[in-house]
Amino acid sequence: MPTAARYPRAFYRRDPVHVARELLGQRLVHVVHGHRRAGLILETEAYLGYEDKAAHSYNWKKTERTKTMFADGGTAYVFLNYGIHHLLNIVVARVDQPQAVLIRAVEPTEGLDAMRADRPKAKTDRDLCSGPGKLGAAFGIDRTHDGTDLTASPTLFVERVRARSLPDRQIVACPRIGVDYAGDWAAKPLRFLIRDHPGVSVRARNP
DNA sequence: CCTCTGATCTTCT
DNA sequence: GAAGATCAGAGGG
Repeated sequence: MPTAARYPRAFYRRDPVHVARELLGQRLVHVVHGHRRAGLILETEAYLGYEDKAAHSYNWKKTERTKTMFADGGTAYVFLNYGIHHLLNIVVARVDQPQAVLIRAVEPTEGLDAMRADRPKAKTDRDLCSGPGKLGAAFGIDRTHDGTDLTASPTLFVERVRARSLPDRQIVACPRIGVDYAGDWAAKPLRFLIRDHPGVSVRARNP
C-alpha cells in the first residue's frame, strides 16, 4: 500500500502558478472527529499577490480578514464569502509575499457519508465538492481553520499521491471565475483544471 | 441549455 | 452603506 506523504514547507514556498498546477490530482484531507474526508483536487486558481487586482492582498491590503495571506507558504487561508460560504486557499511563497492558491473543486473519495450530511442540497455525489463553497461545506471547513499550518496540522493537509505534476496536455489553463472587477487581471489564465474531468465547478463555463 | 435573483453577513469605506 | 474569489432554485428557450 503506497504511503501518501504530506507536502513539506518547501513545496509551498514557490510561486502560485507552479503550486496551483502541481496540486491538481493530489489529495486534500480533513480529519473531522477522527474520521477522514478526502478527495482529489480537480480545479485551482492562482492569486498573485500585491499586483493582482483580483487578490485580496492587492496593493498590499492587509486587514483583519486578509492578514493570513501574508503568512508563510503552507498556511490555510479561509474566508467567508457572500456571508454564506467558506473558501479554502493555500498560502504559497514566503512570509509577507501574499500569494495563494484557491481550491475550487475536488472529487470526493473518502468520508462521503459525512459530506452528504453537510451538503444536504447536493443531488449527486459529484455535486458534493464541485465548487469552492461546496467543498468548504463538504469538508467541514470554516474560519476556525484560517491560519492552520498544513505542513504540521494532524487534521488538515494535502497528500502527494503522484510524484510529479500532471503532464501539461492534461491541464487546462483559463481565466479565473468571478473576478470581472479585476480589469486586465481578469483575463489572465490563472485557473487550472484537469482536462475533460467532469467534476469541476459548474459556475465556470469550462473550455 | 441559459439568465436572473435572493440568501446572508463580515469587513471595510 | 456597499460589496463580495458563491450557490441553488426558478423561469424561459
